[in-house]
Amino acid sequence: MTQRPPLSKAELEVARIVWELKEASVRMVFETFPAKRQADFSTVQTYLRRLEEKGYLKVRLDGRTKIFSPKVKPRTVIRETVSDLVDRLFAGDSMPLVKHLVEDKDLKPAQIQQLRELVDELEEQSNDE
Amino acid sequence: MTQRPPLSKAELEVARIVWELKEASVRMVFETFPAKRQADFSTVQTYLRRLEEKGYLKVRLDGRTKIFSPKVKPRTVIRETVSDLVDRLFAGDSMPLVKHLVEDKDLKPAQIQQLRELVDELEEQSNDE
DNA sequence: GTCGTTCAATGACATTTGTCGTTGAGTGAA
DNA sequence: TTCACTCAACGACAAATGTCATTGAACGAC
Repeated sequence: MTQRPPLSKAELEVARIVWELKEASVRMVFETFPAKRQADFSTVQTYLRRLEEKGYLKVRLDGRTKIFSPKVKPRTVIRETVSDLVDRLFAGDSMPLVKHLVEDKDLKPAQIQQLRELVDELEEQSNDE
Repeated sequence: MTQRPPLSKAELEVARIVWELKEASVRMVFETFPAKRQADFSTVQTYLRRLEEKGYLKVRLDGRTKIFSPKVKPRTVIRETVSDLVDRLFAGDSMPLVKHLVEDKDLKPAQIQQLRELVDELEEQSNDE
């Protein structure tokens, strides 16, 4: 199923920025890049190049500027990435990760509320079936 | 804070197995290794060696057999790893990951129940404060 | 039109990672 | 004691990754 080569950590981050911007030039991604992880313009350029080579992004030209946009749906990439992490870190069981996140990340009340709604929905669904 | 070099994907998986076994020799880890990701005995040995070099595991000798055990607490490694993923994949906001997991992983009723309890606890806590 | 400036495109390279093979020292059975 | 095994220790190496430097083409100011 996964013929695409896996994403490296840095590539993942750059991909996310492209998703966020919908489509973007190297410069735009570079400027959106988190200040903490400082990276050279050329470096970002390389990440984008590789993302395209690996089949995650597609490119069109706007004048002489390359505009990158998602080729694989973000949702798909997220699913694959998270799934891989859960496999390796929790032997495939995702509950521990959910628990970790819920307990450890001190959510704001609004977020807890949101979670409750989610759980409610889930319960309904499992009752229907 | 994080002076330790980051773990590679394969190393992460091996580390998890050691945690699971509490302590283990190369052979034990090798035998516990998921069949899908087939790896040579030597390969597992290398992962363990590197995990020790990086400071994640410690070693003692049982006769002439090395026994590996956690040096850094699993919880810590999990926190760092997940945190890094959330940063890169969701710009630091963990809610989307929680949602993804809850929606996408079709949990069993018992797990949903467990989640509900978690959320209940959280709500209490945030009421107390 | 010429020159310096500004970027995109590419090349390059050290490090890390995934993956084994080989060597040599213990160990137990014959 | 000798042979067959088993491991630990190391070395090796291609591929992937993180990170830049250099090149070369388009652009604006003279």
